[in-house]
Amino acid sequence: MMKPDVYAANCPTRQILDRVGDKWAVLILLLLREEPMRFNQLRRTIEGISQKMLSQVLKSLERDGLIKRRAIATVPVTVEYSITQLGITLAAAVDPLRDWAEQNLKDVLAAQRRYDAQLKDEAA
Amino acid sequence: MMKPDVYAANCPTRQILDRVGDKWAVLILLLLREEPMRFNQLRRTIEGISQKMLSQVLKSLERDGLIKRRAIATVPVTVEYSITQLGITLAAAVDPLRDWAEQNLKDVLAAQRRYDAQLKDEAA
DNA sequence: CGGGATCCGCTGTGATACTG
DNA sequence: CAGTATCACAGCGGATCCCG
Repeated sequence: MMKPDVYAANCPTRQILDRVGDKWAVLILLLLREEPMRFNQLRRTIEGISQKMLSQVLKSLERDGLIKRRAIATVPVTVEYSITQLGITLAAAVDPLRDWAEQNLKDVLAAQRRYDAQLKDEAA
Repeated sequence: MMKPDVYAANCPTRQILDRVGDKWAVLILLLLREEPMRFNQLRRTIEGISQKMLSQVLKSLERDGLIKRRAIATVPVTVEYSITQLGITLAAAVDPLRDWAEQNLKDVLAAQRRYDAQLKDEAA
């Protein structure tokens, strides 16, 4: 039932969690699941990401086989990023988390307020 | 079907993803789902975490209402951490991700090797 | 035992400028 | 358009010491 290796240092889960934890990676994955997109298109859609980060994250997602890069020889060059089959399955595994977030954020925020109020009381 | 706010800067999902992405948070959550634990017990089990980080993560997990801290007035003091109901549901949402990791890590690693080999070829 | 406080190095990240 | 290169900086996280 339990999976002990989760608590070791180099378990698969840890590596994937790092990926998912990446501030932008999942965002991009979910975007590309909807439709393929070009570099600046992603940049404009995501809003807040620097072009350095975008380029970096795209590269690492491609390296992991989660997205695919296709350069089209137009002038100027066009590059289209799309999700892979592997990426689609990962995105699917992320969905429960997204649903959880939407359903429970309110409770989390409430807990935070309670905790902070508690601290202020003790300080006084 | 699609949930557009996921791509905005301050969506719930982003906040939860940050939590899940935390290197230690999920690990601790999964541990405490198995059984309540004390501070140094966690420290020894996780191996690699500094006491500063552990204390910090525990505090933020408690603040989010995901775990619960109970101090027992023995000498010396005993403190027991346990998961909350909310924490249990989050852990459940993480399970698909853990399963995905175990099933697909091999593919990811293979993709990385292919990508790296490709780069080396182009360099030559 | 269960932490808090401090110092400090490293790297992740952003801004800017440049290129094919 | 789709990036790369360089620099400069903040903050994360580790190590250490200390306390109730």
